[in-house]
Parts: sequence; structure tokens; C-alpha cells
Amino acid sequence: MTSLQPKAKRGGNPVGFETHDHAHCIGTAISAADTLCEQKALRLTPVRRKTLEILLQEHRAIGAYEMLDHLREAGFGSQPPVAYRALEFLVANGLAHKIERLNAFIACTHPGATHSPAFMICRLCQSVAEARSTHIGGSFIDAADAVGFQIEQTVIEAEGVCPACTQEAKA
Amino acid sequence: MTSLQPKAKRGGNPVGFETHDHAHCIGTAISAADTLCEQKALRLTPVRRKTLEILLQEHRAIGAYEMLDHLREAGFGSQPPVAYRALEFLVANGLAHKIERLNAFIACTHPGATHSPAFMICRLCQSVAEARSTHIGGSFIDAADAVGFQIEQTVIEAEGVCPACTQEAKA
DNA sequence: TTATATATGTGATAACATAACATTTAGTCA
DNA sequence: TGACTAAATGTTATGTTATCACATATATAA
Ligand SMILES: [Zn+2]
Ligand SMILES: [Zn+2]
Ligand SMILES: [Zn+2]
Ligand SMILES: [Zn+2]
Repeated sequence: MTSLQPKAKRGGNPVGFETHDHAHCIGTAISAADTLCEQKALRLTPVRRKTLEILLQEHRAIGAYEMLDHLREAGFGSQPPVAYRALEFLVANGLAHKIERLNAFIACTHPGATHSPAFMICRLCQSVAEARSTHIGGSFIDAADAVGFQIEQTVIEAEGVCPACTQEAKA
Repeated sequence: MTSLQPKAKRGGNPVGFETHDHAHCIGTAISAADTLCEQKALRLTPVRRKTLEILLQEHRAIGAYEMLDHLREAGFGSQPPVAYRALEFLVANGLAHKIERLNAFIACTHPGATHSPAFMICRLCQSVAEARSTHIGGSFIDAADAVGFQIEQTVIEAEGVCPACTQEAKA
């Protein structure tokens, strides 16, 4: 993990390439998840909570089998459905997302509001940043409307090189 | 396959939900591929050509193992790399695309120009339409530029209900 | 021709994902 | 409380998607 720091960001910009107080970031996210689950009467059971904690701790996209390894170490079941079911719960309730390009999962950086996320995946350091994608998805929705296609869900992912890796390449 | 027909399209609109002269569509596409490969000094070998023909013939997203079945029947090798390598060639050279959401492949509807395609996937009839996505990808590129992320490739896919299936649902 | 690079065939295996069913746990209500 | 029900978890087995490694064949270049 490098500490090279790209330009500062403001609300509404992508999240994930900047340095930050990670412990605080985890705590905030868990609290938000607790609140959200209480409001929606969802059960954030131990294995689901641990799964979310691992996603937040790692702060990157994690495959289901890598997650399974973590869960096993934490004393939970050791078979694939254990991981897949917990991840499915988190994704279904907006606490995590699946990165289709990577067959991997990542914690949502702004859970609560329903949103169609967009991701930027660095092919060099494998970091993944989530952007609020209102306008990105918006133009897609317009294009779909024009032909009568009813969008229910979108997958918007970009692969490339993150700011930090771009800097390193120049150096 | 239904023959219900949504609104007509013009150039620049999505392709794939309308009825059309399929034989002509295949012939045109193969010719275009021949031309493109000649220009770029690419080798459209028998197995690669057959793979493209199958994608065009089926006119839908096809998994690698289904493709492998077709290739085996056509007298080619019967092991997974046969299909994956041919598909990789077609994708790398813009003659086909991978639909990440489906882990499947589809012929490009307008090969030649480098483009970042966007797809609309019907969850009812499994049809897939490719849209020219200049402005869709464009807004994503702007968002990435704002944080210094260098986009090299994009995955833009929408899942929902196509015009024909929407009509059927109403009826 | 000889050398070199590219492409293909094949067997084995890795990585990702789900079906089916038994067991346990959490909430409901007589 | 205990019996009932629904939800969640554990586990076995299997299905699906993708790649590695290496031998062989084919095309291109010197
Ligand atoms: Zn999110
Ligand atoms: Zn990077
Ligand atoms: Zn295309
Ligand atoms: Zn449809």
C-alpha cells in the first residue's frame, strides 16, 4: 500500500483512492449498517456482520473463497454457501456490491440510499473506488428510455490505472 | 423467439431488439470482419471465423462451453481453451464482446471503430442489445478524469426488460 | 531450408457458484 | 411454558466458468 496521495476530493466524487482514517471509516460503516438494518428490520447476524467487517477491513474487492477463508478462521462454517449467502445478503441490502469484472465483492462506501454504483478498478494495484453515478447511470437510462428498455439494475465498471499508480509510473 | 416488434430504430440507437434480415446481417458482419482483419494483418483462422459465425448465427450471448459444443460439432477441438482462445481473439480485436453479467459472449454489432459498448440485457427473454455508448462512457470518463483515474476499458451493462417483453407483460 | 513465432489440440486443474438437505436458532402463539 | 413456524446456518455434493502446461502443427521470415 502506497501513501501517495492524489488530489483531494469533495462529496459526490469517487471514494477509495485517497488516504484516510481507516479505523474510523470502518466504525462509521458498521454503525451505519446497524442503523440501516434496524430501520429495515433486517437481521445483521454474526456471520453477516463479520463478513461486512472483513470487507471493510480489507477495503478492496474480495472473492467469495477468500472471504470464506476469513470466515473459517473466525470460527464460522467452512463451505462456500456460508460466504455466498452472507455476501448475497449484504449485496441485496445495499451494504456491499459485486464487481462483475473481478468476480469479487466490496463494501459499499455510502450505504443507505438506493443507488446504482460505478466503479474504477486499478489493474496495477487492484484497488477499487466507488463513485456516485447518478449522472453516469442517468445518461444510460435516457438511452434505454429512447428504445423502450426498462432498466432495473446497472453494472458500470471501468478498468484502468488509479492516480497513485499513475504517479508511480511517472516517477 | 417472439416476433413482436418494438419501435423502429435509426443509426446511433441500440441494436438487437428489432426484427431484421438475419442472413444479410450475418453476411455483412463476416465481410466486415474479413476486411478489418486484412487491414490490421490479423489472422481470422478457421476456428476463429467459425466462432464468429456461431455468435452471429445465434445472435445472442453465448457461454464459452456452449460455444465449445458448437465448435466440437464443427470438427474443431473439444477442450475449453479452444473456445476461450477464439473468443479472446474476437474480443481483443473488437469483433465480439464479453457480457460480464452473464459470463457470456456476443458478436459486436458495429465492429471496426474502437468503441466502449453498453449493453441492455432482458432478464425475461435473455436478449442482449448493444448500444453505441459514446455519451454514456463519456460522462464516466469525465468523472474519472476529475479524480485522475485513467480509464482503459469500461463495462457498462443494464439488466431489465426489453420492449417486446414489456409489451407481452401488458397484454 | 532452417529458424522463429503463432496457433491449435489435449489433459489436468483451478476458480467461481449453486442445489439439496439436515440442523439450529429466533420469533409466534396456544 | 411448550409446540409451532420461519429464517438462518452447516455440510455434502455437484455444477459452471476459466486457466495452466505442454505437445504438436502451421504460418511467416531469413
Ligand atoms: Zn454503494
Ligand atoms: Zn493503482
Ligand atoms: Zn461493439
Ligand atoms: Zn425480452
